[in-house]
Amino acid sequence: MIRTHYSTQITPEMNGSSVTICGWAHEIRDLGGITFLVVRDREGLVQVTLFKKTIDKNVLETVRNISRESVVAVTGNIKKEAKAPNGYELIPTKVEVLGKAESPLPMDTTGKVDADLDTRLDVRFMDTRRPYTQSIFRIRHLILKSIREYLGREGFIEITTPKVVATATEGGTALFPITYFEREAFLNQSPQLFKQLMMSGGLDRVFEIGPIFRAEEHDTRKHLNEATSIDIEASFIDHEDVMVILENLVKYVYSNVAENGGSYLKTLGVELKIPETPFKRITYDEAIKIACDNGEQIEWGDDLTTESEHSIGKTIGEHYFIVDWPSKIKPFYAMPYENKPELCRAFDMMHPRMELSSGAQRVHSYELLRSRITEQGLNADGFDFYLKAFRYGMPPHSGWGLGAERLLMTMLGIDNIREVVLFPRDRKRLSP
RNA sequence: GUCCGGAUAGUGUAGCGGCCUAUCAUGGAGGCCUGUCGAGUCUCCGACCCGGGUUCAAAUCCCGGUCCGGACGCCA
Repeated sequence: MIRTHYSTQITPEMNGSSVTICGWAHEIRDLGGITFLVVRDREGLVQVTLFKKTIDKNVLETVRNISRESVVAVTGNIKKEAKAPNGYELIPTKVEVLGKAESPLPMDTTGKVDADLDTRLDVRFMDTRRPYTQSIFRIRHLILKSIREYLGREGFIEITTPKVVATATEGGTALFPITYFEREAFLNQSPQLFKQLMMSGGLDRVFEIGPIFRAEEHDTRKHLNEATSIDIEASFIDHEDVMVILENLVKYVYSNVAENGGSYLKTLGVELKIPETPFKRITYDEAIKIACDNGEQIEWGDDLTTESEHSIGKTIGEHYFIVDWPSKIKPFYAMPYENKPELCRAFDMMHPRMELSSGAQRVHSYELLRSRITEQGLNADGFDFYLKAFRYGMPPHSGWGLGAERLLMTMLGIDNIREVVLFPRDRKRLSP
């Protein structure tokens, strides 16, 4: 290993000891008699100081020829120095250029000149060198890590389901067709059917964090053609129970980020407000009424328009659930109420800005499921692999899917979903 | 897909018929400078998206294309 210390592992008290730091040449400031090389690694910055009078000529020459953003390894001695940032500087004995950077750079990494998101996405490898961008992905990591912790503690087993599937079964959203040897196949739009199979499969509580693909030609700041879905499915519990799991999960994730991501939040200028549980529940009827009262053009039976979603969100002002949806605008596997089958045991979990999650208690009766599929205009034959599991002992079960990118962007107050994906896939962007 | 706005050095911008040999910042090259920390300072370098049109004259106006941003639509 070349590195002995990250920048943040060095303290002024280490005065006199020798270390090797590795990173990118953030800036070189040559003042004539004294030259400063600022090296940036994942954690922070280190000032390397060269005095013309005492430094080895070759070392000075090397440093003066380093281009910005080149990768360097610097070995030297820590010197406690009040005039230096962080109270210390590194007096080099050896400076190596491990990866030279060409010039000019495709974007500024120092924060002096902002680049457009489009420019940044074209050179994401350089954009992620910036503390701002890196903080987003460090928080994304914290979120996913805390979700695994939380669900693990709640008895959920992490599973992985196929992303290449045989048929465009669920209807609705468009799928990406692909070639699978001599057959046509599709990229999976959701792990829905597979996680349900595992309820019949006896795993009782499962979750998956994985990619989903949707071939919709949407062009908005909250849609992606490849997104990350956080999905759970659990047996012997109803939609109310999984709503409690969901709101507690969101609260846990926020608390966890607040606790462990303070420096990243600060870099992003975010003051995190931890949502209070339980989240407010409003029925679909109430949601429509709020939208209408706010002057929106929407009728009972419609899915929420973008404007209604914003309008209701503004009225509520915090995370909330919309429950008791019309059965006909929810998928076939949502369980209708026994005494009022036009409504179903489905819910959406909303942030004031957008929908974050939707879920339901599922239909677990084979006959009902089959007729629901047909009612929604789908061909039940394509669902054989799925329906079969309902014929040999399927427990009652419920679950939800939560959009990871939406959770992250609403948490951080980021406007464009592309900002929170390393390499976003949208209508126009397929590379990098 | 519809509507609106936009595209100027590597990056981010000003200019919106002649004053453009195109502004400013950042950057790059080369000087000066022993405490910089968005260093300072001097000199130089580097751009009007593509195609067509209008005009004596186009970065600027018009048409088409491509791409970008926003709103909406689409989105089990």
